[in-house]
Amino acid sequence: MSYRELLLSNQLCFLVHRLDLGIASKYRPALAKLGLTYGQYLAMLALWERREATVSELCGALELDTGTVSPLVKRLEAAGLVERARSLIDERQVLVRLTRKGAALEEKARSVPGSLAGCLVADEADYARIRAFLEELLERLGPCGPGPDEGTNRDPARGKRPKKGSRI
Amino acid sequence: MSYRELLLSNQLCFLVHRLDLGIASKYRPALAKLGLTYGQYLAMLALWERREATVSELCGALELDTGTVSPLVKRLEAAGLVERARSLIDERQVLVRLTRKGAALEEKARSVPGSLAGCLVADEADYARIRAFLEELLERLGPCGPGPDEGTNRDPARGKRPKKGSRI
DNA sequence: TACAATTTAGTTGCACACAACATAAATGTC
DNA sequence: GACATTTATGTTGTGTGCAACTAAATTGTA
Repeated sequence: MSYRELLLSNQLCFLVHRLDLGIASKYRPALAKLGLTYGQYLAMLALWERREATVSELCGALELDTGTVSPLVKRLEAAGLVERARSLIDERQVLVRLTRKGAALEEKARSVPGSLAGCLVADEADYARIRAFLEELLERLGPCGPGPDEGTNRDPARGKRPKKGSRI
Repeated sequence: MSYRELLLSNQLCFLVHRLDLGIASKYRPALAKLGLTYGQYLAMLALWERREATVSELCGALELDTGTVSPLVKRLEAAGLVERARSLIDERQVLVRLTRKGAALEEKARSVPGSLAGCLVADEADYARIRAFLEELLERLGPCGPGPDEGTNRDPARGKRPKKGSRI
């Protein structure tokens, strides 16, 4: 039963964790040239596919919660890569749109995946094999998004949001 | 060349990232009962194998840098799970030792890996297959620890450490 | 023995990630 | 229409992780 023993090196979770951090670390130099962090890069990937998305669509695409995505989008906005604007249809929604600069960044980012693929993936068949493997593991893990958010509301005076019509 | 396209869902890095976060999220409820976070759990795994380690040994085992491990160990100390003491041989080193409470926690933690293995791993052969696969990916990625730390020293008055002989 | 270089550990600043909370807008129900 | 409920987004607090820096102790070297 080696896989139930408490040895760090036996833990698949630790291998995955190292892999995640290792990949991020490999990407970092290339992304730094684009002025992006790893998380911002993933968000931009989602946006380059869409040109526009609500915050919750981004949360869904990235499998992250609003507590992560909200400030992330704000930083992308501060970097001039996206604009935020309240939907006219539904004032609760905030539409995140690529700016010209954000859209233009896609071209410069095209070389990024290749740099990692070069050391991690031998060829297209190898890529397919690895991808299928990782997707199988994710499938087995099942739905595991951020926990529920019951919201009992106790401390009045937090999480304020501008009123209807006000600037974001 | 699908693996060089900029589609989020095509990125192996994103699959690994989701897997890492997903696993951490699966572990969280079980670890919360032990009063541990995911990172603290990994550190405790390393310590249960050793009973004692220097901070840099922990950094090596966890493949993290001192900026992560130092505060992590401090929180373990605050939780009463470890003690820190400067080595008498080499006063630069800080020895991290399990307290009785920290050592005792190992028993309660034995059921933790199984809870995840239950959904992720079918049997011992399956575990071996997944482990070999992940280790191959890590091998391909190559050494990728935290970047270098040249240390040019510009802003005097930071990162202070107690003098020789003083309490930690 | 002086003193430069290295090693060990720590801090600060920033970004990510989640739990737990908040408001505002939209929707459902009577 | 008044009301509770739900949905969408946001903030705060805490922990993780790295880059860049720091002090103190040790080691290397002239």
